[in-house]
Amino acid sequence: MTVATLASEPSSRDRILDVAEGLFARRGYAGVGMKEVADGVGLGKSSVFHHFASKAELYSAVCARILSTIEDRLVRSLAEGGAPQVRLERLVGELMELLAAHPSYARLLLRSLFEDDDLAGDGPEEQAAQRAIGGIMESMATLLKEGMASGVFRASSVPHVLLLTVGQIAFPFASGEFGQEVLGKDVFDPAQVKRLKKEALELVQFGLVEQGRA
Amino acid sequence: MTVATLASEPSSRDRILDVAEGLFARRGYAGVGMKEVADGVGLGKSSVFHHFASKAELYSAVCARILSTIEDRLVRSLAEGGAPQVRLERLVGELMELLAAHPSYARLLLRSLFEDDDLAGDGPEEQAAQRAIGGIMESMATLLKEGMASGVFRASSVPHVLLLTVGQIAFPFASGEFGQEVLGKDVFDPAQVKRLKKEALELVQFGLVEQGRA
DNA sequence: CTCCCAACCGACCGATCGGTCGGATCTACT
DNA sequence: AGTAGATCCGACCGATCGGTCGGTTGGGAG
Repeated sequence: MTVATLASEPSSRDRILDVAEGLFARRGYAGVGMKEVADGVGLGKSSVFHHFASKAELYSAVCARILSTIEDRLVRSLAEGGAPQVRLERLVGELMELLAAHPSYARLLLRSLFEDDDLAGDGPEEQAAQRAIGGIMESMATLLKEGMASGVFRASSVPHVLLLTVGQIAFPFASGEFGQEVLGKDVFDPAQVKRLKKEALELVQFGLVEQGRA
Repeated sequence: MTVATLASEPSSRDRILDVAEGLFARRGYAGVGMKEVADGVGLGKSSVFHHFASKAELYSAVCARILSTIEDRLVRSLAEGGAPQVRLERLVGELMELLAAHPSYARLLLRSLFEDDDLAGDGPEEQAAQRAIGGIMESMATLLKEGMASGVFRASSVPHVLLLTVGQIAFPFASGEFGQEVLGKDVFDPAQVKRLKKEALELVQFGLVEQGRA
C-alpha cells in the first residue's frame, strides 16, 4: 500500500484509470488494447497488469469510479431537501453538469449498458458498481413517487418515465460528433450545456406542447 | 447479379447482414469477429469476404440498411399529413414501434454514434447512411419548426430539443438488461412497449409536472 | 549494510484477428 | 461438351490480442 499520496501528482494507478476511461469511452471495451493503455500512461504493458489483474478488472474499476462519483453527487443533491419539483430540477441540472464536465462519463456508461454480458463478474468492483447504479435509480424513483403522491407530478408509471428520462439526460453528452452536427457546436461548450439544461428542464415541466391539457 | 430471389429463402448476403446486425448490436464493431459472423450464417470465413470486401464494409452495409428502413417509415409517416401535433405524435409512436420490433436497431445505431471515427469511409454505403440520417433529422427538425411557428409547440431551440428527444425515444430500446431491471419486465414485451409509448407521448404533451405554467 | 517489496520492464506465449489465395463445386448459357 | 461466372471452402499470412515470466530497479525498515 502506498503511504498517502498527499495531493501531489497522481499515482500510476490513477493515471491508468484516467487513460483507460478516455479510451474505453471512445472505442469501447473490445476496441481498446492494454498496450494502448500502457502507452497512453507511459508505462510498459506488464506494468499495467501489475496494477490490474486483467483487462476486465481495469474496466470494472473505471466504471465503478464513475458510478460512485455520480452517486455521491446525486445523494448530496437530494439531501439538500426542498419540494419534489425543486429537488427534481436541481437533480437534473446537477446530473447534466456532471456529465458535461466529464465527456467520458455518458459515453462510457451508456456503452457499458449495451454490453450483453454486462458487469457479470463478481469482483468487489463489480459489486460496488452494481450497488451504486442501484442507489442512483432507487433515489430517483423515490423522488418521482413522492412527487406523484403529493400531486405535484402527473400520475404515471415511475419505471417507464425513469427509463425515458435517463435516456433524455444522458444521450446528448454521449452523442459525440452526431450531437455536434445537430447543434452546430460542441456539445460540451458551456453555452450549449446551459441551453441543453434549460430545454431539458422545460421539457420536464411543460412538455413540448404549448399550454398542456388536451 | 442474382436473378430475382423471388420471395423465397433469403440470399446468403441477406443472411450475413441479419447475423452481423445482431452481433454488432450485442458486442459492438470491435467485439465481433468475421469468423463469428461466418459461423452464425453457416459459411466459411472466406465466403463472407466474397460478399463484403472488408469488415468495415459489412458494418456500413448493416447500418445503411437500418437507416434506410427508418427513413422510409418516417417519411411515409410524415407524408400522411395532419396538424403538427398529430404528425409529431404519429411519428414518435411509429418510431418507437419500429425500434421495438427490431431489438437490434436502437442498440446498433446508438453504438455507431459512439464510435469516434464514425462512418468516416467514403464508400457508397457510408454515403447512403449519411444521407438517410440527414434526412431523418432534417424532417424532424422541420416538423418542430412548423409547430413552433404556428404556436402549437412551445418556442424553444429546435436542435437542442431534437437531441434530447432522440435520446428519450431510442435509449429505452437500447438499454437491454438495464431496462429490463428497471421495468421488471422485458423492454420489448408488447405491453411494455405500449406503456413506454404512452408515457413518452404524455411527456411530450404535458411534461412531468402537473398543470404546466410555473 | 542487508533485506524486502512495490513498481517496472523486455521478451515471450498461444490464440485470434482481418484478410488473401488457389482451387473446388455448381448453374446457366452456348 | 465446353465455358464463364458466381459461390464457397481450407489453408495460410503477418499482426495483434490478453496475459505470463524472470529479472531489475529503488526506496524504506531492520
